[in-house]
Amino acid sequence: MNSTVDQLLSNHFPSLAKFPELRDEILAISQIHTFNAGDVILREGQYIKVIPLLISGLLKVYKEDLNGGEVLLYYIKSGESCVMSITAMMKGVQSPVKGIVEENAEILVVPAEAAISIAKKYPAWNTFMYDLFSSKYDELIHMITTLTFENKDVLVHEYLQNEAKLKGGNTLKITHQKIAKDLGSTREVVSRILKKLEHNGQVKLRQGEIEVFE
Amino acid sequence: MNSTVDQLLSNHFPSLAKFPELRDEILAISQIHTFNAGDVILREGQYIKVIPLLISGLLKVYKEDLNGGEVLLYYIKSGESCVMSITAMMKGVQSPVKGIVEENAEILVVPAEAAISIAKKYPAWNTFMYDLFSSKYDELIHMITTLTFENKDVLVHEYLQNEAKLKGGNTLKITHQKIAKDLGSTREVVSRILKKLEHNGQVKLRQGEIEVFE
DNA sequence: TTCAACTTGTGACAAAAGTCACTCTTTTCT
DNA sequence: AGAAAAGAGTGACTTTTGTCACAAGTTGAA
Repeated sequence: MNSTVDQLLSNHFPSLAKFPELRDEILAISQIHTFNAGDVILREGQYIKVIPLLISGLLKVYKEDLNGGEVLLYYIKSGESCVMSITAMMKGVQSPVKGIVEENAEILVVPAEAAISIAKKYPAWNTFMYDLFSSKYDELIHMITTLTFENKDVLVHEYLQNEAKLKGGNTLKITHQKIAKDLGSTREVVSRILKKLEHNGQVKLRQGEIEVFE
Repeated sequence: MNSTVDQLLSNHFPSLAKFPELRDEILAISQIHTFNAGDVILREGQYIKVIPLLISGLLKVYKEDLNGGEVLLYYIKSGESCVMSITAMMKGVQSPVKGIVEENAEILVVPAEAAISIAKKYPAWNTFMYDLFSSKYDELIHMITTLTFENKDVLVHEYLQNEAKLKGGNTLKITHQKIAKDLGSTREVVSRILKKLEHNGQVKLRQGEIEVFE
């Protein structure tokens, strides 16, 4: 059983698993949990008790707005963890974001205190985190430039391309309403943009699904 | 001379300076440099050779757009460092952002290789970085929610409030053009928004300066 | 199969933001 | 002082985005 977890860690977190002591310590204190699509695994305002290492599946991280809206900030995919959980935990503050399971997920769950002591002992853990922080900064900054310099059609197009890449398939089962919610816009606007993208040959629309090209 | 640097480190980076070995190591390998307002201390595409610890002054970090535009991402103030430099350095990639001196600055400059070895040896260094990363994530996420859910007048108002706070004075010497450039907008739009804010009693406009209330 | 719920389309309009053209004011330099 | 440069104001117009209202297509469960 533990050898299975060992396998999973080696396969999905090689940069952590290649250090035997670090690997053993993680294995000793962590557990695999499984979650289903739709599960909210982290709420805004909640204190961080565990650090998730995502083995399989897909998570989405949102920031909520006062007026009931929310924006998709970034995804967490296999081999990643949640940067906002890490930083909120290290500071002992409440989570400023919400985490939702997008595709059924297996998560290696590391208790917060253990993660803190691991961070102090193993440089490889910190290196892993710096890498992760870096890629999420890049994503957030890219989002800011898109919001600042591009029209919504670019935002929608990039969203669809991301979804296609992360879900491993060019045909997305998704509604216009869901896209609008993830982007903090409205259904009508998204519908019209999608029509435009279809006109440009960038997507093909069908009932309840969208095929993304290129 | 070195005792002066010691003082500066203790005063502005207490969380690093309180560990004698770490403090001594930083002092041994770093140097104080001074820069003037307007100096570009980091360009996009440049490799990171040093990590800056800001003693005094103020920096602005921008992301450039293809079409000549740029957006202000965040400030670096006394007691902080540049998160994008850290992460780009750890990964050995080029800087994705530009750093400009906004107010004459004294910077304690730590060579990149030294910073890497320090990160491996001293948990306090990483703790400091995690805290810094956390606050910059918060700022970027706040910017994304503002761009997504608010009109530009909120963006402009928050910009002015930030400037006032960071520059320690409610009267800003700044042109409408400069605000527009920092926000990736245009002069006319900003001028009109400022008029509106003045109408609402949130600012007072004068030639070449803006007084920010509340 | 039939109805209800969900999803999408669309016209008409309003609000927000950007663009263009031009004026006027203030500052700075000689 | 006088001219040039920089900064700011503003009307008119376009594009983009959001809002409202309602029609129509699709799907799934009773």
